[in-house]
Amino acid sequence: MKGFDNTLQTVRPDIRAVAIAAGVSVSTVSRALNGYVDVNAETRKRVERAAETLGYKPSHTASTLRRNKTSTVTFMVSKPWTKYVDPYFLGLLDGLELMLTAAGLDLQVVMARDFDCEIDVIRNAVERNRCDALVFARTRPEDERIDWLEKRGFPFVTVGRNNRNTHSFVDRDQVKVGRNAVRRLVALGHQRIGQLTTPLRYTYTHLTMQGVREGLEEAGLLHDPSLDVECPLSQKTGEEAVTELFLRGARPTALVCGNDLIAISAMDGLRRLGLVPGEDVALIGCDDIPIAAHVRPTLTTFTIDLAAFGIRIGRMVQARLQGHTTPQQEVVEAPIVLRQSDCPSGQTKVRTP
Amino acid sequence: MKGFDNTLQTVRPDIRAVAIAAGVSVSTVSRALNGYVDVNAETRKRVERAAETLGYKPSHTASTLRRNKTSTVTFMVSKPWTKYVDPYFLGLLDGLELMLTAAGLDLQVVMARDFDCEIDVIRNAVERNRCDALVFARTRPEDERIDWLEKRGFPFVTVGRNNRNTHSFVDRDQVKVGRNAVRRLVALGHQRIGQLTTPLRYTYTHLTMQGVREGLEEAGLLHDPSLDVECPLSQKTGEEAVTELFLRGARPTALVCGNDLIAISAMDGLRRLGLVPGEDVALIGCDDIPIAAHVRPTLTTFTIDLAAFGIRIGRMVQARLQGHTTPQQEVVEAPIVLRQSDCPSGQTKVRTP
DNA sequence: GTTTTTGTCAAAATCGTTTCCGGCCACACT
DNA sequence: AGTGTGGCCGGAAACGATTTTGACAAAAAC
Repeated sequence: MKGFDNTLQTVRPDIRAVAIAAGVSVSTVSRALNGYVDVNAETRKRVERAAETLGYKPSHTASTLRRNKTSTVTFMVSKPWTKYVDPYFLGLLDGLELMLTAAGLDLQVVMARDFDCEIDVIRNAVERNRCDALVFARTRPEDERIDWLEKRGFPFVTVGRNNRNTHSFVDRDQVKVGRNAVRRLVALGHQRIGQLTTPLRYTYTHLTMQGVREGLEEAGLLHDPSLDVECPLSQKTGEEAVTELFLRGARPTALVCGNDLIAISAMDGLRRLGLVPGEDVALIGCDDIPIAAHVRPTLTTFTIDLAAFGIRIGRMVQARLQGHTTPQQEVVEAPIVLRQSDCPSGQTKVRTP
Repeated sequence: MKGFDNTLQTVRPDIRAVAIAAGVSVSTVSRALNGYVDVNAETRKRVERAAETLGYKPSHTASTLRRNKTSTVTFMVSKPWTKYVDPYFLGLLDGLELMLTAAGLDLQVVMARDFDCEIDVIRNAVERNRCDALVFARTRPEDERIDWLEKRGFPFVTVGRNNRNTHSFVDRDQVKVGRNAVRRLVALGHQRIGQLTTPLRYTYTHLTMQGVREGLEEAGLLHDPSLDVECPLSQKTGEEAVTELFLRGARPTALVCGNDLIAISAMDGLRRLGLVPGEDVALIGCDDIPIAAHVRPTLTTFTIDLAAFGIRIGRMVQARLQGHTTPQQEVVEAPIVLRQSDCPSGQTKVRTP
């Protein structure tokens, strides 16, 4: 009874098994199945039938080893942030996956536990040959991930820029987001416009702030830095920021928020201070996450077609993998979606908190 | 000039390179680095130093091929849904990743574009040897994924049950969720309690409904199916459901919602009908997504420690990979979080919509 | 002094593909 | 008849690791 195999697990058929079944050599099977030309149409059909009936699927591992190509693209998400801003990533992955699978590439998502291990995750993926290209977001002005990958000549595409921009990226026009937010608020009569910004380590934060400054300048207003607060990417982020802002005496009538969650939690903060968001203080968010239309007041924000965004990324990745070395760069505009949270100025009834 | 390599790409060091640098054979390097005992302490140190200075990382592909173990666990998410219910998945992945990396396993996430390709994604992962174990959620009473994997004897863990439950799974106690929701509402004086359920194809939907029925029975109330509506997993889901419900004349004073997004969008629907959510109609959600505390009225819902959930899954996966074949099954309780959206009955001022 | 054991390592086989190289055959062209 | 020329296919060498086998000393046992 020894050696008796009681598992139901059937052995995965070899390329050798196919070769025997089709009565040809292993190399012919490989050529036939991979669409090479120098194989007789008749033979190819025989091989295909044999592979079909045996249920043969080539071992991805073996072919990766031999070809030195994994046919997979890795998307790195940075976990602690995604919990709150995830719809952004997921919409993007939607488009990216569509594009890549159409091109015969696998999309694989890996997570970086925290800030410091981002580079480790990337190094691991590259050095251990786990993918042919990388995609990641949340870029910083000085981004060691970009530096490292550029130095190694490894294909990658980012969502967002750094301060050099010698690589392929897709990004929103954050400057315009900032400028248009201010324009809208100025048109509504606001003069004291503050910012609840995303973390300053990210490039897009700076671009948005630059846009805000430009908008203010354009309107002949002075940028008052005491109206700005940097918000971490946590859940109570806007609430705490707005509390700090008002308790220290700064009294903006409008707030440009770095993302929707900041804006939404800022609403809570305002209410705690006895102010009515969307009446006493105008708010504009950014990203148009699904929930933005469902909070009260509904959130005025900047939207973007994330799936299309993902598809752009996919195209860039493909270009990279096909050997195109000149970096492609696209900056797409994010239109504003007007809802309730922005409101005319002048209604502000300042009460003591 | 031909053959000149102008890339900066440095060649990845071989195990052979390490062997030469350390002055030993390839096999010794392998044994030394993999912690085998029959290698001299002195030699091992020399090998480790050589590997270190060369920056040697064993090729994951090659070792996978030889060992026939990938050391990766695949989590399959079903994309069209995740866009709206994603915080649930991401919290879970957080814990799972923590567990697996601690055990030296890679976590990889793949997406299924739609319903039909879920099984294909799984077959692909398994048949092409891309992972050692699978994890997925959104199980159904008759789940062909589970059937297929069980038949093949491939290790997997699910989030949620099917109708057989002969495999390893982790799940919330959905029956208790339903029952406790009703208990709470009954305690608040409600008699006409309706349900906005998640799609009926999922097991957890049925379990929740069973709990609701049990709760009603317990309170001596009759279950009125005309107060129930099945909601798809889209963004306007609850809004449409509640509109349908009230327009066809059903007038529940309280709604048990299958998830938070259903509840939140149902609030919009109620408002459109001239009703005040949390005053005219009580609402209870499920999942406690981050935004639940930020909508108005804040949402009473059932919470769960997703990271802990993920860790449980990780442990089960590990057990599976270590050859334990008896299925492990855990059902964890989800405590209710009381906020504003549930309210006493009897305030209902029915207006014509 | 011979045999056995033990510790340490090298050689070679192996995993499942792909791809290079060369061979065979049929056919056409001198 | 001899020489190319394609078309088609098989053999064998990779790819980079792991694991088995066995060799060779030194130490221990008889």
